[in-house]
Order: sequence, then structure tokens, then C-alpha cells
Amino acid sequence: MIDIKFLRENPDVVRASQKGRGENVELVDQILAIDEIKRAAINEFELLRQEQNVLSKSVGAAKGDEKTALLANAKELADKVKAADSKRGEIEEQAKQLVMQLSNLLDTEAPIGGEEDFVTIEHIGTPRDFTKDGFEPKDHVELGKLLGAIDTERGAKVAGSRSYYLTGAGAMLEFALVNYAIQSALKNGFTPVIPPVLVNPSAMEGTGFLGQAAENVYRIEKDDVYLVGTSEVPLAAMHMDEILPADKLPMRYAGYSSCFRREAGTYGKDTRGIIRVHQFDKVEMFSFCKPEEAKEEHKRLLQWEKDFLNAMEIPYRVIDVASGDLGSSATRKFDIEAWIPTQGAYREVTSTSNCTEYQARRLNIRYKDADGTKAIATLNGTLVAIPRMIVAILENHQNADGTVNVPAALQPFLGTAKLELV
RNA sequence: GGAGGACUCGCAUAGCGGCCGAGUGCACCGGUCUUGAAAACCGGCAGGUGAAAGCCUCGUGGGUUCAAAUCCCACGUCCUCCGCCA
Repeated sequence: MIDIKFLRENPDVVRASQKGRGENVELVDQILAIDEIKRAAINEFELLRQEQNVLSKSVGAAKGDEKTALLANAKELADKVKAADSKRGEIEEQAKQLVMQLSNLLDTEAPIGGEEDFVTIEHIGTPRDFTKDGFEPKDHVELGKLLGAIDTERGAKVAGSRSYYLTGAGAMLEFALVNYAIQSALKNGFTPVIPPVLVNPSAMEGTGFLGQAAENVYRIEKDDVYLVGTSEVPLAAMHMDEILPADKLPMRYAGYSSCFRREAGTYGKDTRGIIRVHQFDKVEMFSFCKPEEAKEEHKRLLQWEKDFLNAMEIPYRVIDVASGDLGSSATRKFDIEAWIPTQGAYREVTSTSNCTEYQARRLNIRYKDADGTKAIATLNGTLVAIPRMIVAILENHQNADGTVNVPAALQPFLGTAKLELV
């Protein structure tokens, strides 16, 4: 949610931001218009209410005829107050609906444009030359079968398309990745969290996933709860309606949870394998910090993501995501894309967003220091999304016979240096 | 799923339909005293909005009333008991 005061004073900044995202610019003027009406309605209600409060007190003190006369007056006034109150309520609701539709302000450094207009910040590592190694790389589906690690056929049989089983080495790989991720998060000052994945509408709404992303969210209608697509949701909402002490900031959480995504509108995309699935596990970093420290914190989250990729010994690039491809809560977003040999392309494996005060304002999360109570900033970043990391590891570290070398960092957790054929 | 009980300012509690946005204790912050500390004493101590007056908030939402923390209804959360079950 954008600060309405900021919008009143800087409508052009908000307009420019909406335009950069390719979103509704007129919304800004609609909001300004209704804001005027809203303030007038509040004023009218408050004046009437004040009058009523005064009159009510005098009724209590009066007796006899005087009281009867005052009561008649008071009754009339009560009707007016009620009318003014409901009018105010309606307009406030309308105004809120409109403000909630605004996306976060763009960071001025974020590249402008659509999905294709990202800026590549750096390349780390060099894609392996399989010609030099003398064999054709197998894709992760084939490797998964040879290793007894991934079973997409039975996944489809039991749960439909985009479903899979991780078995044997595949399951062990998940445990190793999660353990390594949590261990590094602990080192970096994160509190490990296993959050609820079933959340109520206010948590979902507050984190901004019921806007443009709503069609990708699973909803359990009968109980009015949602399945989260990322533990960002329960981690952000964890401190909903709270005031955090300034000296505890930044507060960092590493959430491990299953993530559920409908993947509506992606028919035909990544249908093979486990690149794009309905359910997967992920370790997510989440940080609450002071707004003036958010940019630095964002860089730190990105660095921890890079550290992870480096430890997995996978070539990747970092991109600065363009304005039109940001989520509604993000002011800026960096993705890390890992090299996938059989696709000859870099594919997104992690993503980190700076949501500044946008999410916190929706969730009513603030912090308090000597100067008062202020909106806090929130940031999130993927430490590891299991299936995509498994794809990257299998494909990049495969041998000609289908076995896969385990990156050194994972060996202690996996208890082996090589995944063998079954 | 069934039966009861509770929900007030960080915690614990008080609260008659008007004198309650709300008393008390603990915790916390500042001060006096002290070499320092404890104790004692003095002061402060929920949030939002507003330039201010004021307005709003006693789980949430409705209702009754001139007036609701207080009465009524619904929902939510927590606790106890019964049933079922990892």
C-alpha cells in the first residue's frame, strides 16, 4: 500500500511509477478525487459526533421537562450521526479499494520495460563444454530416471500434470539442500522457521498475492483459507499488526515450507520435468528492517543467494528484473538464473525482492524507535527452491554414464561424492 | 463433531448503561536520594488520525439506546470436558 500522504504530495512520482510498470495511471487521479471526498465526509461525521457527545452528556445530567426536551433533540441528532457515519464508512471503503490497487513505487534504478528488458548484472562461472568432455548431456528427467531420483510418470498418475515423486537420491538431495541452506542461514543470523502453509485471507491479501497473482493461488473455499505459493506469505504476516522494537532490527527469518502454485496460464511451458510444478519445497529468506537500510539488506540477500549457487558450483547470471515484470509489492527485484545445459539457457532459480514499506503498510507492521512509530521495510529472497536446484545440479554435474558428482558443500550432508545409477 | 467458560493499555487484574479511553499491581523509562546499587519517593508509560480542538479504538462485525467496556446477536481466538484421530 502506498502512503496516501506521499501520494497527495507527489502524485507525479506515483503516476510515473504506474506508467513504468505498464499499469493504470488514471488510478492516481481517481484516488486523489475520492480522497478529497473522504476527508470531507470524515469531517462532517466528526463534527456531528462531537455535538452528539456533548448533548449526550447533558442529557445524563438533566432532569424532568428539561430532560424530555433534550431527548427529543438528541434523538434527531442520533439519526444524522448514523447517516453521516455510514456515508463515511462507504467512502472510506471505496477509497481503500482503490489505494490497494496501486503497486509499489518503482526503484529509480530498476530497468524500465517488459519481461525481456532485464539488465544482466554479471555472469559467474562458465557453462561447461560437453563437446570437449565428449558426450551429449542428458536432461534432468532422464538423469532422474537413471538415478531413481525423480518419477514424473507416477506423479502424473497420482496427482496430475506438473506433479512428481522425489525418490531415493532425489529425496536425499532435498534433505541435503535444505540442511545446507538452513545451516548457512543460521550462520548469517536468520531464525529458522517452519511456517503454516494454510493461511487466512488477510495474510494473503496483506502480502499482495490476491491482486494480479490471484489466479495462481490455491483456495480452499470451504474453510476460507489459502495454500501459500511461498513462505514469504506466512513469514511476512507473522508480525501482522505488531510494532517491532528498532534495536531488534533487522529481523531475519529463514522459512522452510512447501509451496503451492496453480500455474494457470502456463500450459505448454516447461511441461517436461520438474522446472515448473504445482508443489515444491523451498527455503526462503525474509527480512524486516528500517526503510533506510532496505537497499543494503537487498544486496546482502542477493549475496547470500550467490553464495549458495557458488557452493553448488553452478554457472549462473544475475539479472535486474525490468519494471513490467516485478510483483506488485516489489520496488526492485534481482533474479539468479542458473545455466541449464540441455536447454542451452539460463533459468530462474532464485529471486530477491525489496518491498520497502509497501507490504508492511498493508499488514500493519511498524517499528518503534526514539522518534516514534514508523512503517518498516520487508524483503524476501529464495535461498533454495528444491526442484530447480536439483535440475541444475543433475544437469551440470553429470558424467557420461549418467552418474552425477555431488558438490563438495553437499557431500557431508549426502554422505557421498557421487550419485550412482540404480 | 457435542457441552461449558473466557477475551480490557507489555503482563496480571478492576470496571454500576452516563462521573471510563478506562482504576490498581507488576514490568519498563526519566528524576530525587546514594560512593554505587537496592529500597523509598516524584513523574511518565496503548495506538491511530488531525495544525489544533476533536474524532476513533476495551477480540471482530452488527444491533438496542439520546448515550455501550458494560445489554442483545453473529463470527473469531483461547481454555476445560466428551467423542474421534495422527
